[in-house]
Amino acid sequence: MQNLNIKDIAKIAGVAPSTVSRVLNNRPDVNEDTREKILKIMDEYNYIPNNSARNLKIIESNTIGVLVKGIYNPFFSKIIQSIEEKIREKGYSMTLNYNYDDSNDIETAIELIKEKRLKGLVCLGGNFDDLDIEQIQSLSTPIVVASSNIIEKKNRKALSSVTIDNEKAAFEAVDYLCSLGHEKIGIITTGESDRSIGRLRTSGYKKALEKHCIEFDPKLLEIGEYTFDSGYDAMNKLLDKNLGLTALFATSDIMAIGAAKAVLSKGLSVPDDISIIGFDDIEYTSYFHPSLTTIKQPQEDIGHESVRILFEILQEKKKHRHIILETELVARDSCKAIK
Amino acid sequence: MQNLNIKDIAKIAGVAPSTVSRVLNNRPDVNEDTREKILKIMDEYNYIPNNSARNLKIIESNTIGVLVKGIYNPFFSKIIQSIEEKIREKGYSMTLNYNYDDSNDIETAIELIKEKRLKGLVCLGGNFDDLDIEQIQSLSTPIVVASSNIIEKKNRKALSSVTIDNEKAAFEAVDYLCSLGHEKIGIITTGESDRSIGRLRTSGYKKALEKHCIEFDPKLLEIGEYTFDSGYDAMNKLLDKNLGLTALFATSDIMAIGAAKAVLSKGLSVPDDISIIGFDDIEYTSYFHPSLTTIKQPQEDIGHESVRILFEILQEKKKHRHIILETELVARDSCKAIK
DNA sequence: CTGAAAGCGCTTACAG
DNA sequence: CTGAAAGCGCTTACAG
Repeated sequence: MQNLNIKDIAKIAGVAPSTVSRVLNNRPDVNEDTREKILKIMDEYNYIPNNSARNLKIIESNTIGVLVKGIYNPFFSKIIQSIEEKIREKGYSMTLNYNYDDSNDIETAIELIKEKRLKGLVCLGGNFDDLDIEQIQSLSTPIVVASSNIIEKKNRKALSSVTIDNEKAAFEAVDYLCSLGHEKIGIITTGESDRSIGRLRTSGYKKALEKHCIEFDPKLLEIGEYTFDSGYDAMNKLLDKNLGLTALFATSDIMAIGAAKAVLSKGLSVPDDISIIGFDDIEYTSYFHPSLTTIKQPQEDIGHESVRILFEILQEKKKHRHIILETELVARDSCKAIK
Repeated sequence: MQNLNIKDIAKIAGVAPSTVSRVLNNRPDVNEDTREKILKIMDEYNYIPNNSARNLKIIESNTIGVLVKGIYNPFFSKIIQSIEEKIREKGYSMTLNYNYDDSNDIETAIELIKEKRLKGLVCLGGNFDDLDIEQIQSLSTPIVVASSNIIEKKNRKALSSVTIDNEKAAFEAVDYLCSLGHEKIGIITTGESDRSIGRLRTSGYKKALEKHCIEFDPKLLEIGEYTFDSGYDAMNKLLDKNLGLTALFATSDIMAIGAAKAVLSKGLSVPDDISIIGFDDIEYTSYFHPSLTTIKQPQEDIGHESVRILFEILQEKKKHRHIILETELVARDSCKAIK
């Protein structure tokens, strides 16, 4: 009863292992009676094939991998759904893997490709700037990176990417706040560890201020991380400085919600006292009260486009591409014109 | 350059594959010079070992698997963290896998155990009532199920579980509402697909009403699923019935937030017009405004206890156990006494 | 400290 | 439609 393998099943059924393998893989060239008999035995003995053995032997699979950076990120969840949708539509199957924060993304990616003989891989987030181009190319398995920038020029021909223009989107957010008459605009952004995204969004903030002839005041900037309470704490710090803040740009919705809660908890109003704009458009923003104004990243498109590019490379032998999707300012109830 | 394997590396280094394997596995019995040379070659050629081959050959690993039901559930995220913490503390490593909603949980669990030669597995959610005890036992890899009930008596000796008393916890939530003077108490609960949890929580609701001599009115019950908008929609339906509702029990925080948003969107107040109590105590609830009163599931304890039991079985050869953890009503700002 | 050999559980041409 | 044989890329006793 213990850990039967394909040989055991074959013996019990009185056939060769190869025949068992054929029914396992739904091959058409098996006699129906034989198939039924083997199926029945498998069921009766609770036979479960060993995937490692299968992966080892297989030349290529029909599966596309998805490698997600960070164990818990509501922003990625809708992207994953749209990726899965598209992969199924193409008749492939998907395998979802998570990647710890401290792991080397490109190495994990290659490991996964080799282990599961993937046809292609889409990575959500992660750092793909430090890589060996030849290694990637010799793999001949296309990788597309969604929602992370590939900065290194030379790497851009070895990978594809689907991103947004972070600086421009942040610019729009802050420009919107300025156009509403705000001048004392705080920012909660992510710090050092965030290699590019936080920096780009902060830069967009500064450029928008510049456009409106508002001088950047470092006291209005607080560093947070991707959590509610870092947004909450940062907002309290900002408020305690008594700088006459009337608006806030948070570089992620999660932090924006924490910040909004800090404002509301002090008995102040959003947006009457402080206007807040977030970034991402995760589902929670529309259920928060007041509903948060934010920069919508086209989560569904990011997923769909990533898969589309992957299949272009796979099936039409196209080259790696880098596309930038449009964001959109979604005006809800957390921002208000002043004066 | 393409897909080097251990033999290639061995050839390049002028050693036997077994020696390469030894350095790969950090075995002490390798000459330092040899080790360095091989390491350098691996690095230079970007050698990445194939895990399938490794898993196939290995007798047993030092890794504990975690199998999570459903791709995105904020309730599980803190549990996962606490599981990981505990596993690391024990000196084991963890592998995290997600399971689609429509998959057979026990089958996926066994597949995973076999494929990765796991030492143990903890499952978060899922249905483990329909299983072959002998199969599980012959596996001799302990499985502990967290946050799902094992109902079938006979299965309870083949698996461990860590749960809460759903009926009692729901009873307390509604009893609290009653003690605040509420009589017209709506409920948004999960439907058919939810095999046990929704039913138990609904039953707790009914028992609390009974205790307070309030007759159960089916018009006050709406079915939702585990999403914001189903909570939102269900609350609107309830409100539109004009039943004089003064309070609501939602069987998950996600639905409670959706419901609260529906109330607030109508210009009504939580808790002045409608009191709301949720279930789970996910992080969102304290950042919603007003902060939501809810039933706290001890997420950290669920994780820690699951791993503790697993290691008791693994290292002390103890038997499978079923423990029920205490929940706690966390009174925040969404409930109010009336009259 | 190192190598040769067997084998983990499958799949895949090949032959019949 | 079915079987015998080779081999995927590793690890692990065993021998030296």
